[in-house]
Amino acid sequence: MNIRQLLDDRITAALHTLGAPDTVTAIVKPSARPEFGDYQANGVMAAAKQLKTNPRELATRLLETLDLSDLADKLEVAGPGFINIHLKNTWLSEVLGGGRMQYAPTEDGRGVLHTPSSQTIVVDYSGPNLAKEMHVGHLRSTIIGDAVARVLEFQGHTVIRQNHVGDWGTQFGMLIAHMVSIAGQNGGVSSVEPQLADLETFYREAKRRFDAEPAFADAARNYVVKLQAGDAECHVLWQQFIDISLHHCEEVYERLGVSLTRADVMPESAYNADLPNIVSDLQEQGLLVEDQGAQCAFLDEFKNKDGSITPIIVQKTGGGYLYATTDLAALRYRSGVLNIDRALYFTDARQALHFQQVFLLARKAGFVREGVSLEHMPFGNMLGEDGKPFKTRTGGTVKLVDLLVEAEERAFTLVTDKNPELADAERHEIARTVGIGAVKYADLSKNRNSDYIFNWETMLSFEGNTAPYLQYAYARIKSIFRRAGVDAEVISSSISLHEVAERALAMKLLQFTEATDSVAKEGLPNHLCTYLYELAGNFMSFYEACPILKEGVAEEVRASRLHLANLTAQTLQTGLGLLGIGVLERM
RNA sequence: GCGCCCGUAGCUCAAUGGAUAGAGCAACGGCCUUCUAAGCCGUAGGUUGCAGGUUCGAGCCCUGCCGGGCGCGCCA
Repeated sequence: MNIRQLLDDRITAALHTLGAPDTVTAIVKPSARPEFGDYQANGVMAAAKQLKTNPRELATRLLETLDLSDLADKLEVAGPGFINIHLKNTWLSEVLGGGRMQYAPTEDGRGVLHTPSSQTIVVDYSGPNLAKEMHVGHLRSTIIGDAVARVLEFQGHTVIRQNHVGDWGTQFGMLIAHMVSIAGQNGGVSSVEPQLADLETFYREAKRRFDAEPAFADAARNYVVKLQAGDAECHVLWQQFIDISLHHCEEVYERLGVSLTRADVMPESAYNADLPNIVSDLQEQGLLVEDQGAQCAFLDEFKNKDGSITPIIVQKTGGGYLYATTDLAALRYRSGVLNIDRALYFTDARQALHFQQVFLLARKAGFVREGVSLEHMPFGNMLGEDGKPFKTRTGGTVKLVDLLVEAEERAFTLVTDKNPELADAERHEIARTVGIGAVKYADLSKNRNSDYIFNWETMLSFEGNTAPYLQYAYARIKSIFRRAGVDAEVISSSISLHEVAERALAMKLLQFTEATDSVAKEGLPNHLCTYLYELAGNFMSFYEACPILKEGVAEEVRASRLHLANLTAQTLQTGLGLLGIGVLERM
């Protein structure tokens, strides 16, 4: 259940019985201030405008029509025509305590909704270039896309992860040439493998030789041609390189706690065979013209003020294909074969124009069924503390694995400082969960559209809106249950809400699916982060104000508060799980 | 030149066309013989870049400026 949706549906229906047009809705939102109740309906003013009537009068009439007595104990007209809704404590307790929560926690912490939705949705994310090792530039796509994929799955959608890795292109000729050269020197292909352990260095060395040695450059170009012509020997080398590079990626995913597997990999090269068909199909439909030797689509929608049109090039002079061609093939595959309702692309904002072009061209060409929603979910850059792109001190790219190692090391230092009595192994375990969680949460908690400044101190400070704060709230609850000697799984007592802090916590608990709905719709995981931070904050206040195990607490009150605490732990675990972040029994 | 994104407290960031723009950090002041003080409670901090407009109502929508970032025919 989504309370906001429930109220919106019922009040909207009431507005319509009063003659409001179909376009008018109740516009129910959580109240801006406590004195305005739990929720407020803002739609009456707009409805009154349409009906050419007085808003306060319409609001009053609405309250006469509307019966929310099962869940609200007070409805009032306020200001120019707001309706403030005060929900009943008894109803809140009943829904929370009676096992009518909106979702059920699962063992892996991912949870599942009781009333699942059922779209088929492609989530395209991560997509590293396999020629090199993953670097910090891949972090945002990987973790934001993963969080959204998990949320959609939680809602009951069929999610098809697509890791559109870059495994094709001219740079592989260079890499193969370098492999062959090393194998020739040391005897055998197997001798290359150790050097591929550090892909970054391998790539740099190949590039250096490509630029410095004309013979090497010729060999590299020759290998590109052979590879694209389907030469078997060349293909084996390429496959070997790809396997090792993918293995590197999987190590990073594992370390990051990202749900991508080998089965989700749908590389660029998978569309190779279809690329000529894409071009010929576009040609048949008259969508292409040859311009300076290249096959281009000029769509009026991309006409500039000066009358020129930014073209979409689908085939280079000389016959080569580009990423627009591959993306068109991918769109056709996703629509036609995967039969999707929706596709979400998590790539950086610089590709906005590219996706606008490709989406529109795919629709015009009929590559995508009508009704399929294509959504580019852009994100900004990760910046260093100087506000410039995140780099090493010497100006190089930061390997993603190095960043994660540093996060764990920093977290280990903090944990050791705080809890030196814990065993070394447990401190390492905590450091992993806290360190990785901190990095992911720092990113996920920001609105993805803008650039953000990466800062170790802020994300690991354990204060404010950070992963450690949420993990700490969870650990505190687990500590209560250990101390109480109560099995959290068997709690089922009724909930009573007397204290302000109890009620605020209960209300927040009931709003979980409002947050996940928003993430699913907008692809903005920071909405879930904000929710969890507020939930943890409500719990911390409750924890201070409402003793649970202390002397003098009545048995029913204790049971009720334990129940609230347990629901909070479940919600934190599920919510963090949806963000791909773990929880700890102790920290 | 054209196009897209961003300008919110000293700093880092929120805010679905709704009422008095919110957090955290930093600053200042309280709270541990009592369930983990990695916490809680409070004070202070704003002409939402500027100027118009639409609207009953604008940080949000429209127009024009200013500032920053990024794109714009054969990389992805």
